[in-house]
Amino acid sequence: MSTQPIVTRFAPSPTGALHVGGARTALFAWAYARQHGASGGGKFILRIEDTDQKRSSPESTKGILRDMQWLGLNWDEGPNPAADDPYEAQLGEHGPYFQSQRLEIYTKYVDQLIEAGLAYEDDGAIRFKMEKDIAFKDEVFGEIKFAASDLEDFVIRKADGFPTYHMAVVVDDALMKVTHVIRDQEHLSNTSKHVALIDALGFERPVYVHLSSIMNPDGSKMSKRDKAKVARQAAKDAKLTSVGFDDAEFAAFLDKKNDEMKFALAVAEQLNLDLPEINVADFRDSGYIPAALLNYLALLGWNPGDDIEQFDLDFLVAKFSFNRIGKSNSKFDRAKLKSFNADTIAKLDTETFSMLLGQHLVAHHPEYTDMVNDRQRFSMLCMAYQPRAHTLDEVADMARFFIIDNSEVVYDTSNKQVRKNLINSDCAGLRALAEFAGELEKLAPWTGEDAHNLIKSYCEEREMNMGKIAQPLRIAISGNVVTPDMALTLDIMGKKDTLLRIMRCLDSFRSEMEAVAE
RNA sequence: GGUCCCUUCGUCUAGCCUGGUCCAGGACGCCAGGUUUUCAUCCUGGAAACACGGGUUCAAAUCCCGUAGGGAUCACCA
Repeated sequence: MSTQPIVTRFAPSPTGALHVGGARTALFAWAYARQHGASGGGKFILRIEDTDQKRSSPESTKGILRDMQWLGLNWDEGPNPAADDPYEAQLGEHGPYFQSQRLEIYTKYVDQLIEAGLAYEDDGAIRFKMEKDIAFKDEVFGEIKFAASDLEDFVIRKADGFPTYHMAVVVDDALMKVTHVIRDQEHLSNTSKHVALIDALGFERPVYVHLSSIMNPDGSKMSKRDKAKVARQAAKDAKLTSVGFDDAEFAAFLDKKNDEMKFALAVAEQLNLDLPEINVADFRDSGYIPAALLNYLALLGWNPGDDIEQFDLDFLVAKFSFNRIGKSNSKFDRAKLKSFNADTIAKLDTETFSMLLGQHLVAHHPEYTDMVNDRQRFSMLCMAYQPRAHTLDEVADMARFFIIDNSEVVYDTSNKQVRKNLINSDCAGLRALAEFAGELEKLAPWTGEDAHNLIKSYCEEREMNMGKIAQPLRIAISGNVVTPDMALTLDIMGKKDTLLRIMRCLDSFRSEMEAVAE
């Protein structure tokens, strides 16, 4: 048994946003390092693999750092996320942690291979000779073998002087003393190349742990293209031929000639369409809690071996093991994630929920800013929605009737519930509401609890079902039969607006009421 | 197509290594009932799977072989 400290790494390429598949890989690598904690020398490295000069961007790098931090997957070595320029400020003694800053290092090893006769020039690029059978062990997939006859020489340095992924990953993992390579299974076949390079360079082979892929419900690989796909279909269904700019390019988009995100977003905006969440940032914007996302992600391909499904990171760190990682691909089930998120939200302490919801609303639904700043009302709003929200964002929709102007409440007579509770049976609901409004008006001081009790006693006295008052009242206030708990609803609404909305509701059905009176 | 890998309820999975305790357990979703003045929550119950075909064995979800289906890779992308 080797006593060297456990070192894992997550090595994204900054060619786009961090997506959930990457997040899961990072989570497992992080968890394994943390399991071997500081006392055991466990370390988690974040390395940026920006050897693709064309597609890498600083924006992507920053996005990845931000998303990793949001998830709470902190790293011991890598770009310093607190610094203004993470390319300059880096943590750890094996840096730099951007491959684009390590060019001389790779050159040295490439030269070493050339001198040893193991690599050769080919049109300006350098290729490594694959001559031997390769066998290696993977902690998930077991013993993997490749015959030399099936292997081809491959490029280790591009004509532009940059190393290829294969060269850079091998050199960096060795120099950064990475002991466990945890990555997506798309690299399982590539590992033959890496093992050959490692042996040729005289490095020590790390432990390999390949993770199966995360797929869409239809079995296709989950990717950012899915957004374009959904937007394109919606645009076709709606016969949308322009989004107001770059018409020719948009036509190409519709024709599947490109997957430009700007068009996907524009279509979503115009058609009021929800694009599928793919990236970590998408889930954050949709109001998911990191703990819930991580918990769900951990369960995609790993499980603790008993029937426990909902757990926190401490539990994951304590229980995580490679031999409980599954081999088959798994489909991403948003319904289950949503359920986990709802449970996570419900279990948050009220201050945390209030803070998270407030931040989310202000950031994504600024029309809620006044509400959020009204501490008393907002704390009641939180009480009302914490037990019923599946996501933070959902609250913005459900609670909208609280913040709109009284004149904006719509009484839609085509809605069956509205007719049933207000108009049917000779406007029974409206008449009850009109009568009850007089009682409500007398209530002072106004509290939701008292107003609620008033409904109760009023109905009891008349031996009527509470719904006879409560439902028309809900509609008068919100335009809909669905609201949170009546007492809280009335508290948040306040006496003045409650009464104004009742009057407005009665007014808007005046002709119907008069028809009955005659 | 070559190579490598995978295959249990609709989905995520437990069980498989160390065959019998599995007419296959849990979770999400779904259906039904209950609680709730509404919706959501919550509670109770239900339908729902060992890809297929051969072996081995007294006995196979579990071991072996084949077939089918799926994924990855075969880039001077990672």
